[in-house]
Amino acid sequence: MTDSAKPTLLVVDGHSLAYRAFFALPVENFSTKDGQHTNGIYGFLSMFVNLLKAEKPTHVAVAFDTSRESFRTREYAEYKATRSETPAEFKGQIPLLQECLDAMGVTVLTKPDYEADDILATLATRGENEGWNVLVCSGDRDTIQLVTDGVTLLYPSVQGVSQLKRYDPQTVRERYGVEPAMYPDIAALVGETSDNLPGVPKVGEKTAVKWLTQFGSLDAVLEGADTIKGVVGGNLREHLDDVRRNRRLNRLLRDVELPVGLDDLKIKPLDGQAVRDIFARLEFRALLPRVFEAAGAPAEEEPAAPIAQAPAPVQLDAEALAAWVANAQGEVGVTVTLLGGQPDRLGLATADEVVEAAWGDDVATALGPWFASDAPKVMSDAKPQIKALARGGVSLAGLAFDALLAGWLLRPSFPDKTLGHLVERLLGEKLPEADPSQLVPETEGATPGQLSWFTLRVTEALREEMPESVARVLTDIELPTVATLAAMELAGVAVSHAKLSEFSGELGARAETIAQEAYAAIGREVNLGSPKQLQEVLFEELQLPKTRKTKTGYTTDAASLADLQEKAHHPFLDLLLRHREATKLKQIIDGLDAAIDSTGRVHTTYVQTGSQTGRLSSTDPNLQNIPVRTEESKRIRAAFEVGAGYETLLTADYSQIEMRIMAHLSGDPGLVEAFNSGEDLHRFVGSRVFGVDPADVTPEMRTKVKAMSYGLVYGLSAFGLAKQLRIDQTEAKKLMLDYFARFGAVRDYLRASVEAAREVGYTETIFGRRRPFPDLKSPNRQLRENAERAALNAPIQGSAADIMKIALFRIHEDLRAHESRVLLQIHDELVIEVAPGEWDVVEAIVRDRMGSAAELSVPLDVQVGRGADWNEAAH
DNA sequence: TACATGACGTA
DNA sequence: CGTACGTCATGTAC
Repeated sequence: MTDSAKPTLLVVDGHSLAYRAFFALPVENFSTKDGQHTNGIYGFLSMFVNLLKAEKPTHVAVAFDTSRESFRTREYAEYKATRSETPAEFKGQIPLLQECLDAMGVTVLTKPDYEADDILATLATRGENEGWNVLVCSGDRDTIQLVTDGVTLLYPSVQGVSQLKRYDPQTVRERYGVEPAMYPDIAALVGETSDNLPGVPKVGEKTAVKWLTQFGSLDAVLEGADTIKGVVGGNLREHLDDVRRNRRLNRLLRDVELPVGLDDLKIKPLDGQAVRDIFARLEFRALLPRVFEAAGAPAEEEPAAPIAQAPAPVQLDAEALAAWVANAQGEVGVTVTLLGGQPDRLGLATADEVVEAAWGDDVATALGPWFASDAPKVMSDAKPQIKALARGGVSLAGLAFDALLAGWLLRPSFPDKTLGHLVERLLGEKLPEADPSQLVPETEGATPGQLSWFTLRVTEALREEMPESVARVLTDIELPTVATLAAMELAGVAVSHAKLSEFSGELGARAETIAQEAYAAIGREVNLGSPKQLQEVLFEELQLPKTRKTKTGYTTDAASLADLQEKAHHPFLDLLLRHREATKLKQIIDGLDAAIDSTGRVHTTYVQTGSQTGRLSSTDPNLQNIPVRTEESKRIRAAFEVGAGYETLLTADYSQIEMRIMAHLSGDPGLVEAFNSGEDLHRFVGSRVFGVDPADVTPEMRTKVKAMSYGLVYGLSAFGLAKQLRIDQTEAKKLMLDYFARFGAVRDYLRASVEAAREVGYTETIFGRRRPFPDLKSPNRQLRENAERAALNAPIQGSAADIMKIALFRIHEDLRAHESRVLLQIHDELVIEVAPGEWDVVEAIVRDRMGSAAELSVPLDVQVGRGADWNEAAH
């Protein structure tokens, strides 16, 4: 029985238990989507959480080995030498596990030159001396020597780490027939294969125990070796030194100097946000509530995330509301709830007051001036609310903060998509939710005013952790972009249903014809849209050579099919490719057509938090991936038309903005000169790389340097370059060398920028937008190299996104005085609907604003086109 | 019904 | 073994 008044100390050998979990759990079930293995971490934490729950320790430490080397290997080089190399997939998990434990408030200990078990022995001894209950959890049998009346060993069973066997002195006696303290004597005689410590041949546990009981101690056995008869006696006499060595090595040190005292091991409250962060990175979901539950003290206490409490809202009429905002000091939290795209209710809050009202014409009239004023407003996910207000006839200015945007800027990789997520992550509370299953819910959801109040609280927390540079990106770039995007979405773009449906009909017929021919070519019908069925046809029935592997078989993607076509001609391949092309186009067209509203326009939604680099994304429908490359696709773009009442479409795009940013960031003299010379970029680069006159750069040369230049921005390898250009790798390598011989500063910049990111943990755009890259330090090569390429690209793509956003909202603001309006943003291109008579002024605004959005060491070149539809307007 | 996968469109 | 996205159809798991 444990004495509950006494502190309970739990000490764990993190390394050995995680290692067991690593082998016990199938790695394929425990990997994140970008390839980080997590089976050891998961298994360990799962066991650890169960331990915390069952044993309720007051003090905890988890010890880790620092390396293979220790004082033991120095004394006996062969110690543990037969152990196979620790798999790299496991090594990488240890720092992450330590991070988890740290977030959970658990002390993590390591000590160079010692093994984790020595730390365990030291702590267990100290705890025992204090009269505490001590639990030692280790997968190393040597820790049996620590067992006493006050020290219990928890040892994983063969099945894995989830079952722990308890060893107290009585169990040890029953199992081994000696006192726990004598166990190392047995081990010394018998030897330990896993530690590469040979013992006395032919001596097993039975014999060892017999001798030890007979002589009373190991020393006595060794001294009396001469009296032992038989072969084993002879063996013992020949291996006395081995036994002595074994005993020296398996004695755990109980007086290792540690930087902590027992009191420091007291379980600290877990850091909810840190735990959520690291668990999100590891993609642990089910484990999260278990950790929170185990971290809370005894069973029936409050849940880990308490339901958040906000002041009761005061209902005001329009007049009182206007008076309230007139008196409000400082920033006001604003929430507009929506019903069918229209404002439904309005809730406002300051730090200590919450007011609200149903939306109506009276409220719109009374508060319109305040909404349109610079009075600072704090919101969360302002864009849909701004759109609803606009539909209700109210325009909003003075947006001082958007919590969702801020949360994204701080952690662009996190899936925080609602205020509720932020409240949970930052405040550790749960927003009250209405019980959706009941008509009259028992539990009330947060009211609009309360949501505003939470927005203020979350805002405070976000500002706290927001570096100055990120705050500037929010204020100077993201916030002004919000209203711009709202206006663009409301405007939509005119799309011709007639053009689309005609084309769709043609493509449908074409796809059907091709399908029939394809069936004829292989003698049966298959679903041409099913990679699975295609694999059967291609690789089993037709016996074509295998392509690149995928998770579920072999790829049937276009590039591979083209390769196949070269190697083994088969009419089916070409038909399949053409079928794919036709159905893909038809899909896009039909999707687009379905999105046309009653006024003939399509309204996309821009997701401002939709990328990790700072770009926008576009959904429902995605208007940022409308086909452009082929002749056929021009017909789709031609369906995007200038709307009624407008004169023409204007398209404006940045030419080679990413390469220009590279030139600016790297300061490469050659590249800077290329852009300042006015010469075609790829021609200029080609002439330098191949040492010919710009006029003599052949199309092949141009293609090569163009691929190289673009590849640079993505972290392209010689392998990838070779594949893309269909040249061999030696030639690709040479191309890279020749390129860098002329534009070496580019390579230097890219390398330095990744190294800097590795140091500080994040990349930064020209304007200070950050993107964290924890994996740059990962020992997992795949993970690390992926992170390196992404880190190389992030400042470039991100800076381009920053520049475009700045140009975009400035153009939008300038156009307020005109009828013309921005409709679409496609990363480096804008589509603008120009009102009659406004072309000249709009073109001037666009050229100026895009050209001056950033001061780089190279000019920002803007191409402008004009036409009645998007295809015509392209240049 | 929800989720993963492969394929493919854009910058 | 090239970055960043979203959508579709299919197939599987629930």
